[in-house]
Amino acid sequence: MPHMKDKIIRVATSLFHRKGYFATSISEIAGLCGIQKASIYYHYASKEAILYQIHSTTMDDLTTYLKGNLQGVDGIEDCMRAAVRSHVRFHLERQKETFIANTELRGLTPEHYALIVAKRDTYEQIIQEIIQRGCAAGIFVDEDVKILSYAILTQCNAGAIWYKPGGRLTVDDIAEVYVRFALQGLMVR
Amino acid sequence: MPHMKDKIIRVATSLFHRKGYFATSISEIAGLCGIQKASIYYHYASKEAILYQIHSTTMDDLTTYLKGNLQGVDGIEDCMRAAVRSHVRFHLERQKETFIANTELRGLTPEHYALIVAKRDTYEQIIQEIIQRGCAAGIFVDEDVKILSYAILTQCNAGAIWYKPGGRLTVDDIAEVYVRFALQGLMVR
DNA sequence: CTGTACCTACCGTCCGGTAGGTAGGTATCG
DNA sequence: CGATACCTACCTACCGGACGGTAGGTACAG
Repeated sequence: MPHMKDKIIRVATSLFHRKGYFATSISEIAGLCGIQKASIYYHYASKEAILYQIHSTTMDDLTTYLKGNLQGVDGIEDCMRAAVRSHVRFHLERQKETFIANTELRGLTPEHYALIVAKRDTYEQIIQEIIQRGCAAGIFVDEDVKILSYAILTQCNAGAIWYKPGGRLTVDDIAEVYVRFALQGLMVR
Repeated sequence: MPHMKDKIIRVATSLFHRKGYFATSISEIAGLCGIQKASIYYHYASKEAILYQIHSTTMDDLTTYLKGNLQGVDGIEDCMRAAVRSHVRFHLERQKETFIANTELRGLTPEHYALIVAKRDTYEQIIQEIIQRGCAAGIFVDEDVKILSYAILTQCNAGAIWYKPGGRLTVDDIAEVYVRFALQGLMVR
């Protein structure tokens, strides 16, 4: 809610995305916020606290978004479609945050790292449970569930790397390509 | 060939993989090599030169490996299988280097960056040409070739993140899972 | 008169990189 | 053969600068 606290996150997100966490300095963030370096420490206890905040809210939002998109969806196949669609859309719409969430884990303290990994596990378990049910029901291929889930999630993450807003394809176009490709790979013939 | 020059690369690869390029210091590399910081500069002109060397040889080896694995393979489907298998195996066997190659582009100078991106494009074009031929022949699904290629390559890269040598599955096991999954997603029914 | 949101000025540390030196091996040449 | 020159592979000592972070102060709002 406070204006500057949000602005710091937005600016830091942009810089961490473009240059990386360790290559970004506090004074650089402050400069783009129009304040002095020391003023950052009024809002956040440390540089790592900013990174953790980005990780934490991104993972929470990602999981909330998935749960919302699965609400009221019936059938294993449709659940899987909804899950992939949700995953891709979120990654394209929140490109910078998800990129940071995927690449800047090493900047976290061990305690924060553990918390974020726990959040990620929660998310992955929702996906893996759907795949598991599909495999058990015999409609999905009989492969290692973890490998399948990582393969699907990661291929969608790729979108967040090359996607340029306002390009040739819309978010929905891309999401549907990934939904078709993932489901085609998953369903038994 | 010289002993220490190689050792620096090996140590740097390990550190860049574990901590990231910017979070790794020259003195840390030197310490693990058993020499003084200044001696690093006898072998390499700068920290970035070490990173570039890792990127460069990794990309060259990756492309050479792919070309070797495609040698004498006939048929679009078999080419694609061989390509995916090659890609996965290389990424699992050279886990650290490929991880760096995928995540530490930002540490390169603009000139070196351009050279590495060019190498990567060359590699991707080989894969994309196979997919293109498959699509044209009507045996692969009619989707955007670039998206398909990125999806397949990226999902395989994922292996390099979670794979632990000596674990439950061998490199070949994993490679075959990815080959089946990718081909299943690619082939029309 | 208290809390908020900032400021200036500064701290110690570590960084990438450089200067200059040296031990020991090897090649060149009278 | 010995003397000289040079090269390789390292060393110690240092530099300027940037970093994350802190101390202490201030303008202003309620």
